[in-house]
Amino acid sequence: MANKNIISNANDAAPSLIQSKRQIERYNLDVDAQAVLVAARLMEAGSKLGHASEIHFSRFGLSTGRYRLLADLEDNEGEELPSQLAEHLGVTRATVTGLIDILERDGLVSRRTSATDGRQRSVVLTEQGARKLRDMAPEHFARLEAMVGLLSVEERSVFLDLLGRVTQGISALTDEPGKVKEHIRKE
Amino acid sequence: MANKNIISNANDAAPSLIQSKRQIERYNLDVDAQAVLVAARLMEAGSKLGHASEIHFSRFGLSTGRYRLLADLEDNEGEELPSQLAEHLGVTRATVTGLIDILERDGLVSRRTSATDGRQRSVVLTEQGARKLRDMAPEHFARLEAMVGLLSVEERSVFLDLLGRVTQGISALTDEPGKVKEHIRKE
DNA sequence: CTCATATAGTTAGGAACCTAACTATATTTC
DNA sequence: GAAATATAGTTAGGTTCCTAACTATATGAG
Repeated sequence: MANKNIISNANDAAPSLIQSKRQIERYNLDVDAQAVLVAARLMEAGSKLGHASEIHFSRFGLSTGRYRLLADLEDNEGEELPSQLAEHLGVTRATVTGLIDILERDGLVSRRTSATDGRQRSVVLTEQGARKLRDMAPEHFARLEAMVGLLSVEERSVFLDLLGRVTQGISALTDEPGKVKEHIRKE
Repeated sequence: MANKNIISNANDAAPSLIQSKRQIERYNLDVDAQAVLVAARLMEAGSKLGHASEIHFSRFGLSTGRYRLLADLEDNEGEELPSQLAEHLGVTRATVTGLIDILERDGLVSRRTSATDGRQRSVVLTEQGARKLRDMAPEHFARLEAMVGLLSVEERSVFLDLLGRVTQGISALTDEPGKVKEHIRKE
């Protein structure tokens, strides 16, 4: 039954302004539909980017988290404590343990127990780990650059500014109930 | 002491331009550091938003995916096929099966076998499901609006435009090797 | 000095989403 | 009309990251 939707976009069902408007009007709420649309689009972009990122790094036998761990190690003279890594990457220590397990199994990092504090086990970037980063750098950064290639230099600045403010606003989703209004901008 | 992890992630290690620059210079690559920064920040924002979103919806006993499924049902007269839901939500049919399982267990949707096609089992929003959406709407949309409250109306338009183009560019991460350059903007 | 407490890392188990394979039904082809 | 093929939904098992509880070591109070 030739069911081929002409607009059968492979996977993007981007939320539309109409959609947001309908959802709001259904309950007679006093909310700006465009604001809701921004939230919906950003959420969609984030999940899409997260997925694409995993595909990207899997080309090199890594995941997003494991790459970020290696890169952070490289930024810190090749040695860090798991707790430092957790803070830098914005994940829990438990997650870091798992990332290290696999990276160590693959020979990209190694664990070393501290002489001064028996609880600490610092993580060291191996020669093989450094080589992995070196080998993937050209393609990795070229792809990142291509990703924002549709924006001019000035537009990138603007985007960074706006994205930064929206990122601040994310806490409105997690704040305790009374606090939500504080995010509204005085106009 | 007191180990207040609650706000510990507020200790944002947002990627900096300096960091991007160093990473690029380490390998003498001809890449725009600002572009890399945009990519890194967007990735961070996406993951942060995803996490905040789960916290937000868990207040109502839902997950992000289950809410989106209910909302999509509501947008479609309260009845849809799992395969349609999968396409609208941008997830696989397998994921939709899992979402429905829980929503059905909680009485928010029900499954109904099709009379015309024995393979199809359409999903119906129950009265309880509709009530859930109605009850959460005011707080839900207020929080979404607050999230972008630091942007003026004009800024939101600009942000939507720029975000749209970056979102298009995401495919640069997943395209086959030769195709990356196509994303570069003619300047 | 000893005991209570804090900290570093790990383990155990859960949630969300994925891919691949499977079951059941429909459609096409000869 | 029967066999081959396609499609809808489900199941099985994997990945990433989470929270909570646990082990081992360090520190501080009496």
